Amino acid sequence: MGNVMVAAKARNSSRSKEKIREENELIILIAAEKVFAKHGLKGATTKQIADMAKLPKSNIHYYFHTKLNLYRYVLESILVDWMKAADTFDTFDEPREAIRYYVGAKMDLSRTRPFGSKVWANEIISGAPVMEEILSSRLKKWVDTCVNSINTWIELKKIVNVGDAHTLLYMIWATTQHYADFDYQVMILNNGKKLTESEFEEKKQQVIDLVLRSVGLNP
Amino acid sequence: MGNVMVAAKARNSSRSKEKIREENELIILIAAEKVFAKHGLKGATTKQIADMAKLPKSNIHYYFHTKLNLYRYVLESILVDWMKAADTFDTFDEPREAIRYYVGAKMDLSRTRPFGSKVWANEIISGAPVMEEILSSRLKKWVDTCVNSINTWIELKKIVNVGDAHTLLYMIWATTQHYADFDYQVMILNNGKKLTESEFEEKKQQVIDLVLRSVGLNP
DNA sequence: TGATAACCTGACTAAATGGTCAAATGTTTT
DNA sequence: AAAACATTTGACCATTTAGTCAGGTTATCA
Repeated sequence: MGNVMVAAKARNSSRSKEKIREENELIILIAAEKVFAKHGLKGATTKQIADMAKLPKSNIHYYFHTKLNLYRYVLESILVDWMKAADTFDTFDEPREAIRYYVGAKMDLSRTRPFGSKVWANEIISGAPVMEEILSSRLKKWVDTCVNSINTWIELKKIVNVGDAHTLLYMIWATTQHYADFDYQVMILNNGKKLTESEFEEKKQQVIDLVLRSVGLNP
Repeated sequence: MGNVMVAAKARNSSRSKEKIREENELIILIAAEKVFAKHGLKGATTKQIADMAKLPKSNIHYYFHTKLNLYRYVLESILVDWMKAADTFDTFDEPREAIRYYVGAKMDLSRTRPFGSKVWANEIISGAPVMEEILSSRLKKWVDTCVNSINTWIELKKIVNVGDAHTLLYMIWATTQHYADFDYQVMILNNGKKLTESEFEEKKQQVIDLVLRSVGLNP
């Protein structure tokens, strides 16, 4: 299905046809992300996605054929964003800056793309039946290099010995994603009001400070 | 439905009838917890629950009438366990002990009742349509007293000023529940092997230490 | 302009699903 | 023992759902 878009790069590109597909796929993808976030793969219906996208149901099937296929596209699309934030982790020498940047970036993603985080949460909670492959290849690889960075910092006494580096990583993931996945609970416990932009920035800083102190760094 | 069990406390209680109901309800509850954990309220089917419980589907409806009703029972049953761990938070004067105990208890629950944690995660991710009430009353109340404890510790300079006490609480919840909700991911990143009992104890201690340091306490 | 190919969608279908029910079986009480 | 009540379950039903398809519209390009 991806090669269709590539092939569409005709020369005398008269926009319309190409653009129609591009736009509709995006509209459907955005709608699907919301519905999958709320109901998971099994619970979501193509009708709900169609309604959310304000398109007839057949249109969804026309562009993505099956629900499972659409689901995969949604997950992949989110992963792209996640990886962008992740890839900078080992570009910093100092743990303080690396953590500050990475935690900050993950918090930002929780704010700007909460539905994506939820879709992945659902997928993993239900045993990653669809994305098993990706977890044990792409993610595993990234985590391994990340663990190496952390272990190096520990050896160089730049941070406290946290034992297993995974534990630290999980704390960062879990805490930052909590603000996306459990945003409804966060709202309720914030007296029923959504966090404002500036409140969120405040929490972001607090999370960064908590993480820094947890590895023995003074913020 | 609850009053049925109460009413069943006849005198010459000839066990069987009473026991049958007790046992079957438990069997169904356990099966339902697993299926709801994996697929959420909408995604789970009564057939799946019946198969998991090794009972005919009609039997599930006989005891719990509707799927939604069964779902509520499952959520409530989990909440009982959660609250037990939670209620001791303000019985400790020293933050070090309180945190050690609470984080430890939550980690234990993630190990012993991972499905329960997942069901709640699903419920909240999907906007808590069923348990809204409980969140904004029972949970809110507990959180408020908990926040007070933390704020007192801050005033007494027993811990570092973390800003908003909620942020600390979320970090504890998110990190401990990560080991239940994302157990599948944890397994994959542990080279495909489930954490052993002793490995888990190790992680538990690491999480406790991370949290303690994050509020400026030396473990 | 006309042929071709992509887009669009209402109407349809086969399968799955939550829930009902009546009849059968088992237990308790009088 | 037999009336009264609880449990069990296969058969059934109305509704929902993913996916199909035929026939229509619109864009592209020679």
